[in-house]
Amino acid sequence: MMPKRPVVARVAENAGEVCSPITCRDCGIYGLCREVNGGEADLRLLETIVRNRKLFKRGELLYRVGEPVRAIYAIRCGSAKSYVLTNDGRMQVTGFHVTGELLGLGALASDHYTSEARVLETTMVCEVPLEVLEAYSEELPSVRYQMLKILSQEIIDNQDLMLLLGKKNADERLATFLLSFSQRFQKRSYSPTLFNLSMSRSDIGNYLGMAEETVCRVFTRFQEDGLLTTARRQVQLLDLDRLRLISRG
Amino acid sequence: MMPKRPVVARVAENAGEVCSPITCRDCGIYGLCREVNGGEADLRLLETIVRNRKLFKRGELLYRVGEPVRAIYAIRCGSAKSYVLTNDGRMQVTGFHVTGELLGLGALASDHYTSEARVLETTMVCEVPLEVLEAYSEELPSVRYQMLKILSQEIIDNQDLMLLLGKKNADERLATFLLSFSQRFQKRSYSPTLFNLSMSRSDIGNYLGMAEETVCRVFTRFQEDGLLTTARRQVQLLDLDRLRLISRG
DNA sequence: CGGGATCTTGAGCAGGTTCAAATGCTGTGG
DNA sequence: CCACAGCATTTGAACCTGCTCAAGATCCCG
Repeated sequence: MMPKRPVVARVAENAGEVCSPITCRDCGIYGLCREVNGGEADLRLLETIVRNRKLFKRGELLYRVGEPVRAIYAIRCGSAKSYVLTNDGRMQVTGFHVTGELLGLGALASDHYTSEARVLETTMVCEVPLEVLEAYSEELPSVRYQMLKILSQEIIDNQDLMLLLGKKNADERLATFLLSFSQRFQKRSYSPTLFNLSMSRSDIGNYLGMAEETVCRVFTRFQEDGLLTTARRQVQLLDLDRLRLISRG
Repeated sequence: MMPKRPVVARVAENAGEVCSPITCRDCGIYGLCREVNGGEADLRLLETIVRNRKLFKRGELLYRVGEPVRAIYAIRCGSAKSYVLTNDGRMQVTGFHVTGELLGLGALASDHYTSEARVLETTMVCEVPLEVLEAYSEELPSVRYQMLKILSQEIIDNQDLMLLLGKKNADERLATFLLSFSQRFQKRSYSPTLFNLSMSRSDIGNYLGMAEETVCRVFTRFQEDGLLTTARRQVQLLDLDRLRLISRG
């Protein structure tokens, strides 16, 4: 057994307890509003959107299966999971969403949600009503293009997850998972090696298609091998290269 | 052991050896061209598309990873599989596509393909160049809407597959797989209970995240239980209700 | 400070994989 | 038209990864 590690010290809060007022720069909506050629965002759209904020408490639903699709959501700060259900109640988590990411776009062209989204902690979201989005997309080709782009990206992400679920073993799965968060935090200018996972081991296991206990065991083994340290949901990655090697693309 | 069953007699060829000339009605492109309110298809678009036909022989690639995205494809007759790859060469089949279905739309907004598509038998496809699609989508809101709809549907299908890969056991997987084909053939007016699977056991196993041998064993067991009969790639479903029960949504 | 939730660890089990080999199609060339 | 090569499918048997069940440790929140 390894000796107990000291609890990781104060951490740059990647989720942030307080939402900064209107810096929408790091919000997924910004990308949606941006001109294709890297120009400025459409400010009217940004304004409309930023006004429409809502606060959700841990465990609350953004939307549920069967509900009519009324809006898409951008996470200003906090996090959420989305998932689908079998008709006998089993759940498959299909994605986690952190500060700055969009969700609900997959259902865009459906009348009713086929998946659900639930907030993992106290979370501030911008809600963009479908009418608003449609109006702007009608008017602005760049918004249309961004929407396609985002849907396309969601399909690519899903393909990666299918590859993971169908072909990877437990070690590869967890390594892939950790590196994905590392990259996403880095993209938003948070630390790529020291972060807070807001979801439970059980949610991680569900997402990765393995039992909660297996997630724990792999975490422990990774820790013994010097790949990372954990303290509850706090993770510090120590050897990104070796993790990449393990994850096998 | 069960006694050997007589080979399933002549079967309504669901793939069809000969492509009928220009009945584009049952082609995925038709849906793309159709007005939202159930009106008529845009005939200019249909014409443009139908002219652009290509024949592929078993095993040939429609597109490969890394290649620039130039077109989307509609299968006029035949079938294809699409799949993604790990960087160490493992493959995950992400979908099968039969007569009348579209493929390549997931990559729409990417510069380069992140997946590959390979034809499973001699297959006739209509190739729709991106410029054409873009031009029409620019002009016709209904085409835009249909494109979103199709992408959306792909995301929903992928979610179903993730649920299957993450949470279902071997029996549930194969039952789900068979029912999916049953429905898709029915939608195209082929028999929902007697059809030809154009892919190998190995491809099925890959798609469902299980070994080729396990696919065989489950087929055998289903046959012993009177759920279906098989003769090579010919399948006859005998008890749809029980299959549905097994598949567990 | 107490109780419920979450996380961790252990032990035994099982579904599905792997390896190996037999059987049976299919289509190709003589 | 037949034989043969090569591939796909099927079946058997041993094995192994990850699961289940159970219990203890730790944390967090009121």
